[in-house]
Amino acid sequence: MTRRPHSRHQSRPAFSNSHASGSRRPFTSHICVSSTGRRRWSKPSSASFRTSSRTNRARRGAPRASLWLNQCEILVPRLIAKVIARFLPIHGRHRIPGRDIPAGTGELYCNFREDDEDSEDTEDLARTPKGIVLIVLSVLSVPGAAPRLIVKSSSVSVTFTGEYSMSVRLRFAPSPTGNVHIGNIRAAIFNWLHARHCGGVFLLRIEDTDLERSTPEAIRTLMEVMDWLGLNFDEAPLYQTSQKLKHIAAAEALLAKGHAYRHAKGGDASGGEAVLFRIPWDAEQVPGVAVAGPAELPVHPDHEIVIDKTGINFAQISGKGTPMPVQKCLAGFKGLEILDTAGAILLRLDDEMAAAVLAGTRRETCKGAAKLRFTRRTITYRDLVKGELTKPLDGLSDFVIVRSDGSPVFHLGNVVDDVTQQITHIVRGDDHVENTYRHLFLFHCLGTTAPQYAHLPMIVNAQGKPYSKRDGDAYVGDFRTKGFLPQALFNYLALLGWSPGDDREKMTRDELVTAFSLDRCKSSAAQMDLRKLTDINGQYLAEMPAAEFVPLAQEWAARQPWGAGLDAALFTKVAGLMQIRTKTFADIAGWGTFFQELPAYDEKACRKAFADKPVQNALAMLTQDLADTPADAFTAAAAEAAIHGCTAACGVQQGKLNQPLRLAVTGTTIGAGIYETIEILGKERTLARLEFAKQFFA
RNA sequence: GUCCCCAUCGUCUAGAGGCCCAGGACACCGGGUUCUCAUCCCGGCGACCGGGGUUCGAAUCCCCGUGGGGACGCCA
Repeated sequence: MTRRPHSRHQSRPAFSNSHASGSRRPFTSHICVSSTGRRRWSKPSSASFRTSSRTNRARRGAPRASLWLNQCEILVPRLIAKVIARFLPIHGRHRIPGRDIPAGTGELYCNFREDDEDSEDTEDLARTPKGIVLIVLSVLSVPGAAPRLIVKSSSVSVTFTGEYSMSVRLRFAPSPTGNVHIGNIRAAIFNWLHARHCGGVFLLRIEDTDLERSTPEAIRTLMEVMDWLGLNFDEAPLYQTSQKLKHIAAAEALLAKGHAYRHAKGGDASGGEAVLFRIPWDAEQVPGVAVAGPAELPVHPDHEIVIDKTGINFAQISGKGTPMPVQKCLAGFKGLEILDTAGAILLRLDDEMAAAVLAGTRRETCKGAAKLRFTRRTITYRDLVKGELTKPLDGLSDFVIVRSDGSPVFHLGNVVDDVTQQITHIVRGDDHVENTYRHLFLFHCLGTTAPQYAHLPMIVNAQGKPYSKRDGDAYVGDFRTKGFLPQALFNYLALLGWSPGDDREKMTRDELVTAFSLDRCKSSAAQMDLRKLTDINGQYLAEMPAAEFVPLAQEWAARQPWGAGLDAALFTKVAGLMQIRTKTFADIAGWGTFFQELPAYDEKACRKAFADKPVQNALAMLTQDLADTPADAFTAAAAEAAIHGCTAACGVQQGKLNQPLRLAVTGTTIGAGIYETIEILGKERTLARLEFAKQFFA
């Protein structure tokens, strides 16, 4: 399949840092891969960054698969990794799920060759933006082992180990309490984009467990908004309340396996017991958990330390030196030794004692402790957006999964539903990062592997603060009522915290899907900018075919005070004139001047514009000329001729007359071409307005 | 308070140690095209949070500050 011998490539040194081992000459091109300097890679055009039909043909015979790079363990220089990450998505649409690949056989993948002057099929090559040519040699699929992708770049041979892109499943899981927030819908968009990019599945889950605040009305609004933005989902929405039995069953299973326990936490008034999930004592079983080493924590001696099945309770020392009690999971304190002020060991928690404590048969207390000494363990996961994130277990506590009234808590429901819906990727706001550590344990104790996580940065308001209830424009529906197009909002929101890496901004939905990748998401908060949204909206509006624009504009016009029973032909003319000037549909409110008997006049501007005597004369003469024009010949051309006549006769430059004229007939200084405006207004209204305007003559 | 995260023009961003005395877009300002307004074109203004370190070389890597944010519920 790969038709060239590769010995040539293998003889090349790794290009990264190739300059360091060689001469000291500064870079003159952006990437230099040849140690001899014979070949250099020029910046490729985007046109060459594409799969050719030839490539597809060549691939046809072999099963195709691609690597889901985000799941890979990257064993190569970062530069190459990035290059491949950028490159692979281009072929996303040709992917077939990895599970269709027969295991146990080596599979040829594709055949991107190196760019070479003497090549006979140059269209076969695939280049990265950095100008590095990749050759994917093969994918090795071996039972019981992670599949491997063998990739050869221009100068270095690399191997990736990872999973194939099994069919990717994402979900948007809002709780239907009130209006959909702009940050939420952005998360929905990113989920959708990633699902579509991977040819995967996008699901909707309605987390309606908060019965008090969830309303059918809110659910309807949610659906409307999703529909408006084109966020179509692939399976019937899952209502979380319908899953309650499953949640409870999961809690029972955890209880049975000792991963959870009942406890009347915090002196519950009703006396009922909640179910708490326990961060597992043998945390090493959980992927991502590692021993960080010995650690020490000062504690306040006045606070008695209590160790029981709910974990450990001790007091940290505040800045003022007062005790600050905290409750932490026992798993955070493996090998715990409690020391007094003199450094003598007051209590040592060995595995045997821990087992008894966790079983609930033993409870330890300790007074006068000054220091906790223990083996710190941490849990780490690789966030697709934020990179590696780590949390020490001693910062974690056991948490409630079923309330004392028997209802499941968010953490449980959310995780169980993700298992039910076979979610592979969770894309959500970064206010959930802390939850992720807990959920990782839950997934494991529920007997499944956790999905991939991607935490998106927040969107903040114009003050740089998180959106709050006071921010009127934080709701998606508001953008609709403010006259924004769904595709413009979609486009703009996609650009908030993400960019394609080049200068493109106005992108179609398809372009966004193709270009999208989670690893290009930023990890810092983004501020919403209405002006930019407005600009993008204006671009969409301007490029819209008239046949599409007019009916939409008509809907908006109909809501105006002057909007009843508008003449369709007249409206189409006005729309034709105004479309390019329209930034949002809300601007249509200003079209009233074309449909009203008399518009509102900007009196101040009028007085100023009409101050000149020659202008007044010209306007008067023009009024007369237009009055003499037959109504059936009252065209833009006629208006133009009349205006020219007056300017010549009165010695007023046309540039000096147009603005006063516009004010006289429309009442404002902004608007469409004056000739067309006069034609659209018609003889009667034009004359009436010119008469009316005379009152502003000084 | 504890833990975690983040930091480039006013705003959204590009940036993966030399393509960068930092590029694009919005906004703003000026000029041109146009009968006016708008569009369009050209130009201008405008940023690497601070301090150390590593390096021949730092926006980029490391450390310390500072600032901002998040999480610490029988909310989701």
